[in-house]
This record gives sequence, C-alpha cells and structure tokens, in this order.
Amino acid sequence: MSQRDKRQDEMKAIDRLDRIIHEPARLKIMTHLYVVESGDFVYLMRTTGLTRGNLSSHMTKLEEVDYVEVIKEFVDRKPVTMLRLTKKGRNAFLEYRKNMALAIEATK
Amino acid sequence: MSQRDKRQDEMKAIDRLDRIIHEPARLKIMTHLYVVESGDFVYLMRTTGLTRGNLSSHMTKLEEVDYVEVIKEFVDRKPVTMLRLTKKGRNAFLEYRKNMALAIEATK
DNA sequence: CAAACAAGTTTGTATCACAGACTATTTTAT
DNA sequence: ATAAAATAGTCTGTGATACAAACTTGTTTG
Repeated sequence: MSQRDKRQDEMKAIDRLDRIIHEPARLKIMTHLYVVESGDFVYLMRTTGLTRGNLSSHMTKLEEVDYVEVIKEFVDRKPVTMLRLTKKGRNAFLEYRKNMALAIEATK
Repeated sequence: MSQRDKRQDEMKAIDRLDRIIHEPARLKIMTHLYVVESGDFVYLMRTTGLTRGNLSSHMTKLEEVDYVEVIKEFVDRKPVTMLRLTKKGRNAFLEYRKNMALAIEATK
C-alpha cells in the first residue's frame, strides 16, 4: 500500500472514532468496566480519579447511549450505584480500540 | 504485574494524553504533518476533510502551543499558507502515540 | 436533636468545535 | 474596463461539553 493510501486509511479510522468513548474521562470508565464487568460508583471514583459530579455526568452520558447499565440499589440502607458494561458498550469499546490502533499505528 | 497495577498504568497513560492532539481534527493534521513534514493549507483541507474555518482555527491552536510553524508566502501572486511540524510538535505527537498505545493495549 | 457524613445530582462557568458568513485579492467573462 | 466568479483564509455565532462547586436527600454519630 502506498504512503498516501495508508494515510487515507488513518483519516478514515480517525473519523470513525466514537466521540463518546474518546473523551478521556469516559475512556477511563470504559477501560475499567471492560475488565471488571461491573463496579460501583465509589470504586470508579477512586480508580479513575474523577470527582463525583464529573463521574455522575459521564455515567449518565454513557447510560443514555446504552453503553452502560446503571443499577441503583440499597446495601445496608445506603444507596449504591452499580455500573455494568452492556453488550453494545463492549462492542463499541472494542471498535474504538481497533480504530485508534489503526490511527496511531499506521504512521509507524 | 497484577491486573490492578496494569489498570493503574492505563489510567496514568490516559491522564497524560495531550488534549491538544487528542482532538480528532488536530490528530489528523498532526498525523499528516508527521509524515510529510510540511503541507499547505489547501492540501491539508483536502486530505483531512476539514472545512476552511475549522482547519484555520485548529491550525491557530497548534501554532499557539508551538506544535506547528505557520509560514505565509506568495506563490504566483496568491497567498499560500504552509504548515510545518516543529521539533516540539514532533515530540508531542510521539508522546501522544506512546501514551495512547499504553492506554488501549494494556486491556488486551 | 444537631452536626457530620455519604452518595449522588444539579447548576454555573468557561472552553471548544464547527460551519457559515465575511474579507481581500485575483482571475475570467462580457 | 468592469462585473462576476473563484481563491485563500479569517471571523463570528451557536450549540455542545467538561468540570468543579454547591446543593439534596438520607443516615449515622456525638
């Protein structure tokens, strides 16, 4: 493949990057959930280093596009919010990673 | 390395992602310039698919942080704007690529 | 009972990306 | 020669976004 074609492929890969996942705060959340399957709000706060407000809004955004499922329950009378990666979310994450790999590896 | 440590490294790598380069439009510009060293405005417009306004503002942003050098000259009486990647820009791009690779590869 | 704490949510602010309108110059057509 | 169209960019208005601080609701502790 010519250098020119290679870069055309990179441009396409960049265009295909899912902006929802591209945001670093959400990339962190997705990366965690991809591994642990499900985690609670406080755990994610600690591991991602996000503030409550920030995590809350990103969580909502991920829920709106159906990448995560948010389950609110009470444990010991305290509210606990659990996040789980959906099938759709898992696929989107894999797709993002694939496109990003294409984007940054082709220039090597 | 434990799974937990691995994810801590990913989080750090994500934190280190240069937001200037992270924006897809600028990632495209940087990717091109990394290969061709220098290109004119119209060429970049065509290859990146960005509109004039968009390319102009991203160009300015990249210039402000000294990642690209903008050289305006006249060719055949017409103004031509050339962009060149600076040393700093090249390093930042390599650093970005390194961190992104860490971020997306550690979960594999 | 009041104060402190815990778990989130809402709100205000500042930034940002994007496209379309605008400017200035040059070329082409009448 | 002048008007229209093209070229090369810049400027501006709008809508979206990220972030942190303030607020809310309920619970525990002194």
